[in-house]
Amino acid sequence: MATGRSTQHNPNPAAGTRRSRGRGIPDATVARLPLYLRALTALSERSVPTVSSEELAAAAGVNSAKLRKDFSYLGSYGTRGVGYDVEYLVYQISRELGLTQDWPVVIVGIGNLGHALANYGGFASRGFRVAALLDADPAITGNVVAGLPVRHTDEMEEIIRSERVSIGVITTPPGAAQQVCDRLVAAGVTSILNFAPTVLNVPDGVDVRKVDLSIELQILAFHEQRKAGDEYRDDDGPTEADADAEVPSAPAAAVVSTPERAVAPGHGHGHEQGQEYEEAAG
Amino acid sequence: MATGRSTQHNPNPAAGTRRSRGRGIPDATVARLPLYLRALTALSERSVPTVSSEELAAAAGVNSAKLRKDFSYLGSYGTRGVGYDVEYLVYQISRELGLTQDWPVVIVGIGNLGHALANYGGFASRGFRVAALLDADPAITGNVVAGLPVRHTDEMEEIIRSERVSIGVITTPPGAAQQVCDRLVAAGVTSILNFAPTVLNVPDGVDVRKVDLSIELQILAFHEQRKAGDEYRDDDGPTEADADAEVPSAPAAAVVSTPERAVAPGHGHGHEQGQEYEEAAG
DNA sequence: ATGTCTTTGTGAACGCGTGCACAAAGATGG
DNA sequence: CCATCTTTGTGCACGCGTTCACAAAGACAT
Repeated sequence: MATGRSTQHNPNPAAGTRRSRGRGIPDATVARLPLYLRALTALSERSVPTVSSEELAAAAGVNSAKLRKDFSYLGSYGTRGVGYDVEYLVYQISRELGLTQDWPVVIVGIGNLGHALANYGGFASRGFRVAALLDADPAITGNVVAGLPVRHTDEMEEIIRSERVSIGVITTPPGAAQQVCDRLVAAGVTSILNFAPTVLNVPDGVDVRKVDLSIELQILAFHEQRKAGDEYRDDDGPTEADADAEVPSAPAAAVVSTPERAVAPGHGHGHEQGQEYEEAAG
Repeated sequence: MATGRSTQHNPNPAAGTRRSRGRGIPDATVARLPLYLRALTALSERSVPTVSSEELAAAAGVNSAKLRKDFSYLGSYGTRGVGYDVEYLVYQISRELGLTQDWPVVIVGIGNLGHALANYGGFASRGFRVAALLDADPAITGNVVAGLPVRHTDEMEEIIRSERVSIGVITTPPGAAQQVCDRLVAAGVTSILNFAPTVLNVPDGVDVRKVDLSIELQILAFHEQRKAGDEYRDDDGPTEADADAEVPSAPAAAVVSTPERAVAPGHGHGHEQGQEYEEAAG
């Protein structure tokens, strides 16, 4: 998933030393801990005292062996023959994720998405406190969103320092993202959640996670196309059967159903749809 | 990423056969294609004719060797000594992702997030057409959002069939997500983008990708905590013993219940804090 | 206590993804 | 045409993540 890897994604080693030494928890495991926590919280609310790896895995949508291995990185919190104590595990995972402390965050860019995030209950319920909403547009500043006044980005540095904000959320249009990012980092933010469809450059020691709504849809479209193509494919015919066996010879092998206009002819932008790719946001 | 995301994510094997046969493109590569496409589109708009793997990799935020390997799965579209033809590559990637065709989507749950997505420019600009906005709340249906009327979920099946919708986006509260999912699938949807913090159960052949905003923040919090704790240079300690590694930070007030039973046998230290987690959702 | 049953925790094998490093391919200049 | 330079395409090795399968550990009944 998300990514992310990201996907598990662009986790720069940060701080040099490999996280393998000591009590390093694999990134893939860390990414799943919130899933377990959510499932455990639901069990806790139903006053379920203990849960087996099999049950919890099903609730979290993962393999039970994977779940047990994940938990083994945290320590041995289970009881053989019984399972895991729900409340205890909730606490341990919360602590491991750092959710037992308060994390003030700022959201920059109060457009549609920023507005939605400000109202998102999933933040406040997990120790994340919205310290401020920021926007550069004077037409927006002053408005009250989710009970908070939208403040001007001029106040960014002051707010970050006084509130000791270390996490920033960027929901600005892509053109403004890098600049906002730079200011956040300069003011002391060391973790950024980026919703703008842009690659952010940050110094070492700063973590960036990105969420791109359109990328997820594009990945779905790929699989969807592949599914549809299993029935009948108007373009792209030759495949299967041969790919693994012999490829090396003809370079054209991969260019199977190349459209008439092979190489970027004088056709302006080569999209059938006539759709212009624009980085609109907000 | 996660996603990675993916997330890295939760790529359920789906459809039995491994995608490795034939012209299978690795999942990790598919997840990056949209990134390349975005960077290429930007170059295209600046009328840049060709680009080297090094340049494009920098623009996309990845390693150049990785980029070349990714492209090698699509075929040999580059020219040695020169680089890649921008327009041609834009077309090839678009085609591979299935973006050269029209993808009608429905968005179910027009709360804050659904509202934001309906207005999100990144969808329409890539071949995704919002066929309908749906909500179960009579107070919301009828409203016009992003130029489209919000229709009642009673019309879901009809719309999906008549518009041939195969992709659905769920932005409902978690309690309604599974039910909505079931109806979507029954009506013919085979790809789902789920924003509700719930594990969706779907039959084989249906792809689900999830985006959980709070999970991303929790992952950031983990790394942030680790950064703060690095001052201690804590070296391995097989387990417990360091449970209350209090970080020198602001007094976090979020402290509630202390379930007594929580202490599992064999673990000497208790936990002094507990936090109530609720699945609130916009 | 002892035996049986359940479930954890983990060693080991495997597969995927990543990145290095280099040969091949083509451009370019003389 | 030959030499040189640039950049692609990829073989290979390595490390991470996943999964299997099973021994160890504890609960529970007798």
